[in-house]
Amino acid sequence: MDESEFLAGYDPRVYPAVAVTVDVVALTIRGGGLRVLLIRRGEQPHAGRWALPGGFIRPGEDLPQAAARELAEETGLSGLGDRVHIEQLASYGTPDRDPRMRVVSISYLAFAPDLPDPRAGTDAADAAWQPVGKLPELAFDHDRILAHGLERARGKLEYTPLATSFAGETFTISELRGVYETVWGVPLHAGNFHRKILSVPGFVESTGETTESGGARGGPRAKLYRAGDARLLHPALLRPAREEQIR
Amino acid sequence: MDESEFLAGYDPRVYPAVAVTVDVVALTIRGGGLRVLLIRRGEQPHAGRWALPGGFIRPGEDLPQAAARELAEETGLSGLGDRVHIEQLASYGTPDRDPRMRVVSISYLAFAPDLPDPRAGTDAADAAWQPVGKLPELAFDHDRILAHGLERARGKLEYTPLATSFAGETFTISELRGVYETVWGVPLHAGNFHRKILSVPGFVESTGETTESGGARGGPRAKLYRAGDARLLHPALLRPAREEQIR
DNA sequence: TTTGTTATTCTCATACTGAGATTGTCTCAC
DNA sequence: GTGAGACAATCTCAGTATGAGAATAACAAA
Repeated sequence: MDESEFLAGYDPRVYPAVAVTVDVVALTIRGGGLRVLLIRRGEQPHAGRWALPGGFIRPGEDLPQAAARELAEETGLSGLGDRVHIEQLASYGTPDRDPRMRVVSISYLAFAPDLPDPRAGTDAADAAWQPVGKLPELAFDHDRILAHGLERARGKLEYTPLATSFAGETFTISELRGVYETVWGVPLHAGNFHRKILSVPGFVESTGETTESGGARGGPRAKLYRAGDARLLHPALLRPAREEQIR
Repeated sequence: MDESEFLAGYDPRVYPAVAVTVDVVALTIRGGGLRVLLIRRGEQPHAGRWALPGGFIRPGEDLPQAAARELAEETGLSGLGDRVHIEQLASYGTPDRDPRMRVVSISYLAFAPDLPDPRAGTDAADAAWQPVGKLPELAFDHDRILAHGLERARGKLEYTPLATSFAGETFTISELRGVYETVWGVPLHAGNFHRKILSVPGFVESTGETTESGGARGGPRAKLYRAGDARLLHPALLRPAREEQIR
């Protein structure tokens, strides 16, 4: 049965309605760690549990638009458009993923620099940037969605300049290294990282400026860079190979 | 507004229904070129136009299950499970992508070895493996979905052993090189490719056999291999860098 | 038998990576 | 102030990977 035939014979009374939502995995780096934007549910099911921000798509609203709206609503911040990178992650539609009805969720992945604390939306009990890692179990299948988002983020850092989305307008090579170390969860060789970043065409460009002072615990002033015009890193910046991933 | 709150107040008479479909980009290599499985629509809209196989998800049916079902129905073949790799591609939900109603489509990408000709399903006017490239304009936004699938396929060949999904149970290094050349659309250096394939752990394993005879136009018998147990290629097999992709 | 094709293996120059060391600037504690 | 430690930036060197070309040998077809 193809799409047109189904729709021609579709009777909403025969097939139960399907709800479509967007859920957003918004990641940032804060307090030295990777954090995800979560809201605490105020109502059943899973009342009191933390969940990814998300909600029903509205008529006439495109999917990325719905994701951006949910993110803006939940952070209580507007005008994020040019500071936050957002992309589609995956869709989840297991029949019983929501106990009330059939819900298909399109998830989006967002990379944000350190933003102000979110204000809980009108409906959520709370909202916060929570450190990933020792998180409580999330509502619905949001654990799985978050895990998927984290893995995607780790991979994207390898071959795209998205790490700069976690940094401010200008940044030092060390700060950029901190992004990689935080997201990948591994320490990197400072010298080799420095060489690599500067050798990839279009990754970063120099501002000609340096930091105002040295690091908190010493060291010279670092040169400042801004994101370059590359959309792909070539050659890519590969994570240390993990044998268990390969087989 | 979060998911639960919306759903609690959701009234189907206020918001128009959303239909959820799956569409499948099934790729194979045939006649020396890359081909995609298309069906010809028998009904309006876009009657007579070629489109990706797909259809409405059924109650109680998971998304990958729906995609596999549609693929099996449209090819008229069963028991493809172990020969066809299938994975989620992306979702499309632009409000007016279907003129009749709001339709959100979850697309899936399938990699198949050379299969028998498809039989048109009960509803489609025709079904065929069509060479990608000089295709007519497809129905709906299926051009965009196909383009996305092709790009994903090209990328996946770099860091996963999926090329073996286009080959038979056993294959020669040259056949595998043919897969890469066909999907990437570039000629590869035979010697370097050979060295690379054998040096990536777990990509292929020898069967100890050779082909029955040399190639059609001469050459020695080639050793036969089967897919190995690697899930990721390390180091990856990178396409020749295309400058325009980077910026 | 000869010619051309192809599988497989080598060679060699270049590029990239991981590990470690060096140099010089800066902050902090004393 | 002075000394100790931290850190940015650069360099060295060995090991590994890649691109280009060539050599060798097995086979099909004329």
